[in-house]
Amino acid sequence: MSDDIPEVVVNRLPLYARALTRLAAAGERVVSSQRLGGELEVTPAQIRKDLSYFGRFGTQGRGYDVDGLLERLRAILGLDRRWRVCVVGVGRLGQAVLEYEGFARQGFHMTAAFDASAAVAGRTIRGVAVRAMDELEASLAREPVDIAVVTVPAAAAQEVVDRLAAGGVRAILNYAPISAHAPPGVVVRQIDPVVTMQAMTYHLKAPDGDR
Amino acid sequence: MSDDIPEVVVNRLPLYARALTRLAAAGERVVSSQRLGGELEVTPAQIRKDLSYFGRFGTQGRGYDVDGLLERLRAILGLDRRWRVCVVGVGRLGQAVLEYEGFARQGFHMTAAFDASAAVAGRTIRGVAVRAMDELEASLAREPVDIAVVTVPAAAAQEVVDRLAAGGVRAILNYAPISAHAPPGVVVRQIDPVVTMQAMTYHLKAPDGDR
DNA sequence: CCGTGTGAAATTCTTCACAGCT
DNA sequence: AGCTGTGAAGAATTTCACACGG
Repeated sequence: MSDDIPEVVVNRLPLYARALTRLAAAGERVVSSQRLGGELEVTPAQIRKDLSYFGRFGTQGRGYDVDGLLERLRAILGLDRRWRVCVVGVGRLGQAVLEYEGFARQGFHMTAAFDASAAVAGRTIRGVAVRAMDELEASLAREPVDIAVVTVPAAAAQEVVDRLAAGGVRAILNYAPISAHAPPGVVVRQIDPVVTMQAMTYHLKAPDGDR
Repeated sequence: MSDDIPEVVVNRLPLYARALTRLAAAGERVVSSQRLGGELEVTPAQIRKDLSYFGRFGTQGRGYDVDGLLERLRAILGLDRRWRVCVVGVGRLGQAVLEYEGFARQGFHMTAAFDASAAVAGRTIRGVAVRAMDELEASLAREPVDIAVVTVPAAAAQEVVDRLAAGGVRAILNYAPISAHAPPGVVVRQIDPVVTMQAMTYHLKAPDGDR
């Protein structure tokens, strides 16, 4: 229902949703921006402003209905759907991704997997058949996926991203340590623990309590 | 050697370093901000501005010496040192972290690992002995680490972060799906593929090429 | 001429502060 | 009395544009 929502805002919404899920599980019915912000180390004003991009979900004087806001956020983010996910590259990391229950629990269902190695292709992991890389396009045409997780070596990653984008995949979560390029309309996000650590060490150089 | 460098800037430096590493390996001697920006989808002005926080590394009319700039960035980020890393939580993900060569290749050496399960504690993975959780404090006192990777279940994560911080660990890379709190002076970064995916689905709701 | 380094302008994002509803 | 929703102020970040050096 709208657009030019800042990307930073969209990126915070899943955190709000997760905190609300926890509050709901703890039996909380109502939460203020103050309280929610405390959990997440985000200012109350930030939360209210973020939510205001999408509508008015709170009750003045009371706060937000936990279940109600959670449901709204899930709808906004598209978490009330089932998403089909494929994994490309079934090495150690790819296997861990395939076997991680946290994705399915949030509606991300692994429906296909691909690997270049003959040793791996043909196996079945958590009920997902691992196919050879050259079956990628045919498989995507037959059974489309919404999101691809790329866990191939760096040298192969850009080509995989190109093939996935050409095959109609609209979101790619890339674990390979490259800055992947993708055509417009394809959302790419990077997961890169080494780069994240490298930014942390900048702060460790300082003798002690930096800041 | 200075301060209040914006965090966004620090977070981009490892990407510059990585691109330079690749260029150096490809035999490139000199690179312009234009070219480097092309690789990374960052504007040339952004790169020049970022670097200008730390000094003047380029040559007008030519660009940057690839090796020279890389060395400077590595020094700025502290990548010219060896960092001691421990892993807390040796489940599937923790094992993958212990066994991933990408960390050691960048100077992040796994020197200790901890797990609450008796089935895992006592084993040795890639030369790293897995200790019981209650040995954490004693181990850190005996052999300090600079950085901890937290790969325990969500319910245990905050307590682990507290104990690590109390034990003198100054940087924590948290894979558990919680917003971890840490005392000032302790740098915490989050790796959360589910949250990342959840932000991507926001863009997938739109019928097609959404921007 | 080409490309850096950088003030200044433009833009984006966050915080303030308060009117208004409950 | 408490807390949302939101314009407006303020801060942070990015981009512009150009003087200057190679």
